[in-house]
Amino acid sequence: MDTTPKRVTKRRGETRQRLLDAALTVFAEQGFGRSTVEQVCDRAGYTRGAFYSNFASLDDLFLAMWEQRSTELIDGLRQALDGMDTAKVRNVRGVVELVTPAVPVDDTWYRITSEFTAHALRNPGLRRVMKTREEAIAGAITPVVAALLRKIGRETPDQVALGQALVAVHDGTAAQCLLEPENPAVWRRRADLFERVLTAYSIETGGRS
Amino acid sequence: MDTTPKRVTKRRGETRQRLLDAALTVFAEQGFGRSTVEQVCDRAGYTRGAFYSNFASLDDLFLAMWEQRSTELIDGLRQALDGMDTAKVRNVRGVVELVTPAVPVDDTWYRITSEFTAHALRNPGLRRVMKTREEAIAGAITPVVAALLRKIGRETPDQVALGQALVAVHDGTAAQCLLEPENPAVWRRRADLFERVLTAYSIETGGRS
DNA sequence: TGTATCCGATACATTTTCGTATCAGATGGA
DNA sequence: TCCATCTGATACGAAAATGTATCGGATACA
Repeated sequence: MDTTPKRVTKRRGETRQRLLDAALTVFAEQGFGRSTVEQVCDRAGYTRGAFYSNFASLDDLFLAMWEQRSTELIDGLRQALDGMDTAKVRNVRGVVELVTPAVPVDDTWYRITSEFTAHALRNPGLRRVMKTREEAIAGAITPVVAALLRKIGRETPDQVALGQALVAVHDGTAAQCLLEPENPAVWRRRADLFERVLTAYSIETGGRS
Repeated sequence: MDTTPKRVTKRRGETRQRLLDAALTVFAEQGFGRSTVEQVCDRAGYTRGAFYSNFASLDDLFLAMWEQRSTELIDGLRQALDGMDTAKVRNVRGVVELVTPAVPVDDTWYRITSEFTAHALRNPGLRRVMKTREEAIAGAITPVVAALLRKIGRETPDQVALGQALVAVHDGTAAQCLLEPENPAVWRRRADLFERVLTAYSIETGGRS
């Protein structure tokens, strides 16, 4: 029941992490709702005893796993944006092509996020968690995008609005792309939409390139 | 196992429908994965015997329910679009304000669609179902929107692209609005994004109003 | 090295769920 | 009205999942 140990050992951390990793795989394959404690334990190479020593329930594990992955994802995002070569950007399309690869469209993660969203809509407590994470994502991307736009002579009057728009477009188009991954037209239209949104949310000021 | 009756009676249709209705409620409340045959039967006022006489499994029911609701939703959409008063539309914002109410943002339905999406990503056979439905939605809305835009002097060069964009924006912003339903700013930015997208995908031709 | 503490495997009791088989009653065509 | 057919409640067995209790072995710290 109580999963907080008095003395934290190295082993415990490893066990916990393996269970978190197994959860991602199992939930993606079976869906969270259809997954069981035992399936996660089997995949991780442990037994239920280890599980209940580390987590209170499947729900508990789901939340912990989702938060950890989200944090990692945002960290990776920041890193990718930091290490970008911004020299070659000359127009809005260039901004899209530079930034898009930093925000991967991942099948596994999308499945899990879909279910977590449904889960959060049912549990008011989780809504705040999702909202916070969305703000973190927008907060990481928007300043970088705005800076790039400025480099090509465009100002962004309302960064918050742009952030919300980018997240919405990303989520909405990701579903379309994953449902038809082999259709390049869908991916092209996605990039197109990003380009038009960036253009629509910024103003040509004719500043230096 | 075989759920096709030799003679179709009125009663059977009613039973089937009540089970379909109950499924919507139960799946929305508990999530599809955590729902059981018995919960659906209880809600519908039947026992498991009736269930297995009408459906092969929970999966079967989920698909049937989703397809029925989707069809109804699209029919309702067509009707709403047909019965619109298009006289007062003078600009792009007017188009948004006229069309938006026809596509409701529904909490219950969104939960179910999220889970169905995850389910479809796992089940290649269901992808086609989702894709077909998305095309039907885009196919219902896009011509109407394009006609409205023409009325205010704007042409739409690529209706397919606009359709995909509208669906993506709708889905993406719906999640944001449902996670923060009491925040009017989120809804306002949603309408804003629609307006900018419509503007970006159409060209001013200066035609008659 | 000693030992207090923690970790996690095993076993178990309980509860839930599933799908089928059965059968009394309802239904609707002749 | 009659009766072949369909409908759906009940009962049942098998399987799966949950959470707990126990206990040998591992680990951290003095």
